[in-house]
Amino acid sequence: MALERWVGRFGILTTRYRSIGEGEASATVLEVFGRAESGESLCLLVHGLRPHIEVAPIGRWSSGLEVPDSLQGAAERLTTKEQVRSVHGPVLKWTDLGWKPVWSVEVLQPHMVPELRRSLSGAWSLFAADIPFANRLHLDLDLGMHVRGEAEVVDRRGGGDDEEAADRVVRAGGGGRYSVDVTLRCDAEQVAASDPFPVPLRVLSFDLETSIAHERVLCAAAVVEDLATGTRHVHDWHGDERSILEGLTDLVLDTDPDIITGYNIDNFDLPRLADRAEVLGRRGDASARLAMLGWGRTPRDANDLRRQRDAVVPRRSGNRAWTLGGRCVMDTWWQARMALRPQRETLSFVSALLFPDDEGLRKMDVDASKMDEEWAARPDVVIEYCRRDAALPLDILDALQVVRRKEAVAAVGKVPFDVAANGSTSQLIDSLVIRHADRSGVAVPMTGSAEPKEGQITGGYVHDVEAGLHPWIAVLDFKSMYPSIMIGHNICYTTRVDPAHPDQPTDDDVLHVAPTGVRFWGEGHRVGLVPHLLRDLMAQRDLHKAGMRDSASDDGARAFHDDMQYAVKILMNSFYGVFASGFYRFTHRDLGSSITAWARHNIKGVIAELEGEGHPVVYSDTDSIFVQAPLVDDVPGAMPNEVREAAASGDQDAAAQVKAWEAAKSAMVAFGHDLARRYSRDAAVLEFEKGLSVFFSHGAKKRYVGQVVWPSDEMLIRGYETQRTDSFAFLVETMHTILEHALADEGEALIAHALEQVAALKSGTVDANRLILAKSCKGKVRKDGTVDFSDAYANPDSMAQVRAARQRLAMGLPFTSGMKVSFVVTDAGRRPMQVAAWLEEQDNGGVAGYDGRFYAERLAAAIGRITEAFGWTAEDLMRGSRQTSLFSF
DNA sequence: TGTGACCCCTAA
DNA sequence: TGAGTTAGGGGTCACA
Repeated sequence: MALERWVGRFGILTTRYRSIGEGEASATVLEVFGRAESGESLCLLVHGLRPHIEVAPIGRWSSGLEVPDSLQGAAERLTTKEQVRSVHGPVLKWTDLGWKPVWSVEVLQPHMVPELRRSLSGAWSLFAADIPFANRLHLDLDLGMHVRGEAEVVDRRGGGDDEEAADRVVRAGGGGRYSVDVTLRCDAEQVAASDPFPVPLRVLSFDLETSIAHERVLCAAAVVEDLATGTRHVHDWHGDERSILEGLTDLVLDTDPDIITGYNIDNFDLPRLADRAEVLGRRGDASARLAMLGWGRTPRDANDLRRQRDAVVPRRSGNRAWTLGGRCVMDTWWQARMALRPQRETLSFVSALLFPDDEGLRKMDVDASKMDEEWAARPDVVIEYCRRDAALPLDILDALQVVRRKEAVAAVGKVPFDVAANGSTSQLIDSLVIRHADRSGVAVPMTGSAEPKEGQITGGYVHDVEAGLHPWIAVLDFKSMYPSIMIGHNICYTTRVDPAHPDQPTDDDVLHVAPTGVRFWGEGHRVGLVPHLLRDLMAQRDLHKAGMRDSASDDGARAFHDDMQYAVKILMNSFYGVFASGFYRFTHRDLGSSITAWARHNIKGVIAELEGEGHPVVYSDTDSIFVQAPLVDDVPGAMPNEVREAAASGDQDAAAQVKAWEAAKSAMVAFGHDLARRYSRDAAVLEFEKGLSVFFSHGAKKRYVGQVVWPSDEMLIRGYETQRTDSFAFLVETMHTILEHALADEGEALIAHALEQVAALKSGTVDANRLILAKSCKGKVRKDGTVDFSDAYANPDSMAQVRAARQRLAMGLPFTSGMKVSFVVTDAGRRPMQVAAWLEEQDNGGVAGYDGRFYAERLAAAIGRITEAFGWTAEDLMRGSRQTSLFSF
């Protein structure tokens, strides 16, 4: 039979490996799962990569490749170890203790590495010995998510005899037939990186309604969306529980989604399905389990069921993300939380936030806390509600453009989609740094090999802020401050001058000396891995920003470049954090502290110079400086609306005021540009970011508000309660109005509003739904559904959110660790204060009343900090009048 | 009434 | 595959 060839581009979702054969005849095959540009789902069996680790002599080394016979012999004898296939080398690689001879030790199978590591530790320095084998595909072939492949077709969906097809797949190194459109086989050299392209991904979102009394699944619904076309199909199931689960599984296999989502599926729906499948299936009955939960693209057999991750059934170890062979599990709750930081995190709240005009969202009035009664009384309504809740996550992902953004992160970080979606920051950094180290002769240290960081390093500098209103402020920012410092001073694990290293600088060598005294080699000696990568990322970002400008008329292209430049920015800013952490493989405690030391040095230098020139710096935080522009004729920054209106209707006096204001603004903008030009240095570019007509702070760091007048017109608020998700709506709205008055220098209106709002709370005339407080709550959910809060809290019951969470649990409502719990304070006179959990589905949150005095005091305290600048204290606001005393002035 | 421990959340 | 960082404000509780 002539072999059918397959050639095309595809996006990699996830990769795992399988071990085949025994001993010398063994091999490791990568199972790469993805979606082709043409629309087919695929599993590519990649041959030819072999697991290996690297070993080098222990301790300091300075004799290069001159290896004593005893060492060479020891390296050769490694082949006698049962896990080892062969030993190659040595080659010279850079390590923190000198350029060392490094042998590559090929291992029979990846799972043998931990054992080999244990038997070698003490005798050898180990490198690259903790890199998951599946990552090798991306590292060794320099792949990202988007690739091009040329392969041999092994199997097609629906094509031909089952047994013969299965046999072909096994001969190609697979484990059995894969649940994909096409199964392919190739050698590693036949896969290559491709430019990013939009992968036509398919997403399945599902939702369950479950009995509170019996934990049983009452009904389920799922919606499948094709992202390329936007078409959707809705399905639902009810009746026999086993057939509900089997129906869901059949749909997953039929529609073959790349991404599985839902709202809070990580902590609710998936654990529930796993529990029910266990209850319904007899122990050891693999076929029953597969029929109910076999959602993966992998072979459907008992071997696959035993896998701990990327299995044919959804699995998770510990509290980490769920994995599923060949697909990506992505919880919309988590994505919405990260992207939106909503005040409350329920599906209905997030939906209302994103789709305020959609009335249909609010009409459905199923009370989830009484699900059994609802199901008994009107199952059709419950099913409709379930269908809607299965569809909403797709709307949310779409509104937030989550999938396209993750795809951009995967492209920039050169990782599979699932790592971009669910992985950690250090995995993204690893992906770039390790592949560059491999190409630069740098040995890759193991995680945890660095000496632990003792205590915290010193961070950014925050300048004291002077309370009050300040007119005409230019805000200057160091551009990408930490990345610029890392590039400018060649800061890297591989460039730090260490007394223990055989390479020591001479008087002729150019060095970068940090304010702390730590020294880094100049670029002439060696360019660090990190500076090299960051420079490359900066260039990529410039390219995409240019691409955005050039594709102004093409929305799709513009969005692509925007997603890409944003992903680059996020990734660049992640470098500092990872390298300042105590555990990362390429770190040393001097790296992070040198970066921040240079940052403080730079910004304090600029502040001192500015003040020396007579320009007051009213505030500064880490990489920003707020400078007062020279005042022209004392023109106030606040421009009352009525003056602007009067000027527009011909008032001469008002027109003159507006003219003066515009002139002052122009002067401030010119001043900002001038400062940026004069204070920029090679490695520290100062940009004129914003111009403020007024800046106000009550005198606390990280809390301020400003009226931006250049380059746009907007109110800029930082830190204040308006920004906080643990505040209540009435306070947020009140403070916003008060800050507006403050910026307009409208003291009287400001005080009048403050008094009115405090009085409203005292009299209890404010709706309780504007007084909801929400705080996140941690707790370990036990197998039986009860929650242990004592792990997370020193004194759990002293925390209001824990008490509210306990109320929810008592009502049978779900709890997941880290979720925000909403409540209203009913009596703050008692200790601890009494709270009532806010129940979204019930009228008025199921709350009877609230403690008006408590809310009045809390509002007065918050806005009192601001009114104080206008002569009124929090106590005055509570009292409703100003206390005059001998000492008041 | 003041203080410190503990916690949440934000700025950067 | 355990894991980005520090600086800082402010709320609540418990206790002197």
